[in-house]
Amino acid sequence: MSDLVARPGRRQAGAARFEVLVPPPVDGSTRARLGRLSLSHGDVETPQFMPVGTNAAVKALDPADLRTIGASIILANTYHLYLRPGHERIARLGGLHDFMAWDRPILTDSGGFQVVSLGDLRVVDDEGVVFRSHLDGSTHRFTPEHAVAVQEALGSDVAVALDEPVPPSSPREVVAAATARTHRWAERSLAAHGRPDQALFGIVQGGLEPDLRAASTRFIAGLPFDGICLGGLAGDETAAEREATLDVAVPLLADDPRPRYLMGLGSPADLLEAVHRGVDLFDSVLPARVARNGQFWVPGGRLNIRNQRFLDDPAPVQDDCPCLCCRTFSRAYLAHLFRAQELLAYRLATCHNLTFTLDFMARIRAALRAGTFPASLPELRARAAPSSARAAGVQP
RNA sequence: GGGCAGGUUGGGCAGGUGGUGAGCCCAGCUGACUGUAAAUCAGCCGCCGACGGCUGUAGAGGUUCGAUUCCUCUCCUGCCCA
Repeated sequence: MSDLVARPGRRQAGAARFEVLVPPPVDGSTRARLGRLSLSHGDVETPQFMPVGTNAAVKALDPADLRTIGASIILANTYHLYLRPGHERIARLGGLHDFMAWDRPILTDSGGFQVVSLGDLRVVDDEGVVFRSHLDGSTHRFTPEHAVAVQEALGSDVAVALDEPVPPSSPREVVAAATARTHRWAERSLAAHGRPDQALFGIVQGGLEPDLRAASTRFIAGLPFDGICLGGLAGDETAAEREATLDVAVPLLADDPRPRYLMGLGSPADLLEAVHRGVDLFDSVLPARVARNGQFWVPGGRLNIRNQRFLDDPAPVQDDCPCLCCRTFSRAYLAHLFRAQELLAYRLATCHNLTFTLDFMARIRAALRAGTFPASLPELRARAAPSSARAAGVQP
């Protein structure tokens, strides 16, 4: 199995080690695999979901909550922490882990996503991105080298190369240009990176165009990154388009010893299909955000806790859920908390949806470990909260 | 018993002193949210065969070409005086 471990002589051996514990079956019925990613602050079992803590905090939760819900790795954001409180300040205070009192692995996103999410607050050229701060309007130039330097200062377990994502529906020439730029930035990121206890992941772009996606996958996989991110998805594409794109990219990585990380994917139904197509790592704001907006994920569906009918409902959100919320409180209480805008509502809801998501991933891993994965797809699909109608490609 | 002020679509209001009241906030309902400028946003929220119609300003009458507006009576609410 040594050929599945990061190649010796790689830029920084030891910062990340990925082992495939249960490879996909040879019959090709699924590309799903069980793995373990070893990082400076601990091991991550894959397939795995990473809760997002953009500002060095998973909104509404503290590190004890994160441990309780079973988070083994979380995300933080380079751009946001650079702006506030500043990466140098965090470095002076002992690094990101000490700063936020989280001693398990952290992956920092490069700020590439802000290239799209901040809309008209940025200008991109070959050198990098100029952001106009959403906080105070000041301008900041982000280059691949700068993004690496900020992440080295933060001290995350995994840094990510700066990229230029574009909406999946963008015209081909827009996708092609952004993908080419992402490739140049990938090489510059590798050249700039030197922190030996930190892994560096590169990002594949290529939109939904099969040839562009394939070429980008080959290009990024040809560079000595520690992991391969699939970017530019989880946007405005349909689930079918996303899955077709995975069917283009992942087979090209079949013999690659590194973890595959689909950036931004979050609904259980979407996660399951991506795992089936060979993805190891995920992150998304979705479970936490919809939780704060009053939507609770339960087996086979979802509850909008603000619906009037829950005001008199003494049952827990989900009978067999081990989370703080379901163990302790009724739907009626939660319906009240949301109406009263009590802060506890957001913590409980976030605990529940992240517990649901992480438990769902654990069920997938259990099936992989037991060798029952492709067979258990119907059962897992039934449990997954359904995607939105738009994401499923259903016409309104 | 007398006086004053009121009664607007589930609740709370705005407006309207003779010439088009379906406007706001709650509440409610439905969507959306996917590498977080999001504890947010959008739509609906009197009735109907619904790109358009109809009804509606406590109730009943009256004056008027026309009444939410003016007059009369009744009911209801609040305050003050007995």
